Amino acid sequence: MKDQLRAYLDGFLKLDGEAAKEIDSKFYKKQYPRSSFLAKEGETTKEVHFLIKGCCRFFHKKNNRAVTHWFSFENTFTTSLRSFTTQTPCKEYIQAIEECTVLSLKYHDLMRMYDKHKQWERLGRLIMEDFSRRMLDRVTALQNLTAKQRYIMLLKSEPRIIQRMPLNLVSSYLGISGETLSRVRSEIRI
Amino acid sequence: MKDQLRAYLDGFLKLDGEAAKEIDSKFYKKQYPRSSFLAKEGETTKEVHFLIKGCCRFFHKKNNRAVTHWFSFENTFTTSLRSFTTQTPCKEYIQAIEECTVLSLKYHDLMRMYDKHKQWERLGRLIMEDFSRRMLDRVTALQNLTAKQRYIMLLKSEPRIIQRMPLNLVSSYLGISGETLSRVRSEIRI
DNA sequence: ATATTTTTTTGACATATATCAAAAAATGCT
DNA sequence: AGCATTTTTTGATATATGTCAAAAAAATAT
Repeated sequence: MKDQLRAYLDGFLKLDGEAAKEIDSKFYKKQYPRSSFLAKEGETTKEVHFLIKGCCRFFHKKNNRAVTHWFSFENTFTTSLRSFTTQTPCKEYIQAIEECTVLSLKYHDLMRMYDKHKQWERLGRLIMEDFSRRMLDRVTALQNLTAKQRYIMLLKSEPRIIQRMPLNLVSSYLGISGETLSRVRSEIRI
Repeated sequence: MKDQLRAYLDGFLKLDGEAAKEIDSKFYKKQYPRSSFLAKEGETTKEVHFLIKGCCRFFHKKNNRAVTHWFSFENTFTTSLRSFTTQTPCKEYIQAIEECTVLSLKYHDLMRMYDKHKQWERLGRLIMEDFSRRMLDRVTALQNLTAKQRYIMLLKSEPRIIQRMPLNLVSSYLGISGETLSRVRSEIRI
């Protein structure tokens, strides 16, 4: 299980020596049942989770409706970025859509790892760079595509979302209504 | 001029010792006339610029039209993030809207600074974290707001954009047509 | 398996926004 | 300052998408 995390991190930077040992000593396994919450509005996020198995949706409340703004799947870090990095109360919810197995790391442990090991500091930077690049793509997609174009783009770039997430969450993520997405989808199937 | 950069970086982390000296030795002043390009599609971005004075628009071509997806102003780093961080050909254009004075830093110098100084590595991480948080906000704004709501939100969060950028660029950035933004604006002024 | 709940689909209609065109205003240039 | 160019505004119309409602299908729990 830790191997899965190691393989992911290796994609950014190969850790060695003491820095590599932190994986064994600081990450610990946790289980979240289906529909349970990894983060809730108002609570300050004290851990970052590496998703070993399962998937999550990120949403916030807007006029009493849930708006889905992100998904996470196996082999990604899952946390409320703002709450975790700034240690302030969370503005969003993270909910397990399938049962989740995660490797968790405490904020203070990560900060200590950043202090102790240059390699972790770099890993943090590289992962944030990667995240930023993907967010840029998402902004571009949301900005100037029609409902159908957004769906097709998502189908290509993130098929897992469409395969494993219910339609109403996908439509919210795309910023379109469930009815419209349903129609788009039937059009495309023909 | 370097003081302006120092003040900005201090907001993230106070550099000292050898790390602080890099500001003097590695950043150099450059001038971009109005309408000139800091980055062009196809070219690999070899520098990151800290904007001392002026402002820029980021855009990409889509069906032969320019779609504006970002703006930068004084006291921000300006570069094509993907091209610079991955050293691959740029997919976008960065254009000076007002004449720009920048402090530039070469990719290879930055990499050497990351290698030599833990402080710079951390600075890089913190700046990327900050960027990521702002991108998350932008995604949320694009996802579920009407034209008028987007404009009002931008007015609050980034008044400089509305004050210093022509309407047609702002509308493109908001993902709405120039005509619609013009109408929204006249509605709000009443 | 059956019942209950949730999600998806379909239809009718309302509305926001895009598009096209032309006039008006603003801006940049020499 | 005055001319040329670009940007913004305004109007008419088309279109995509949202909303509400109800039926159909699928998923979940007992």
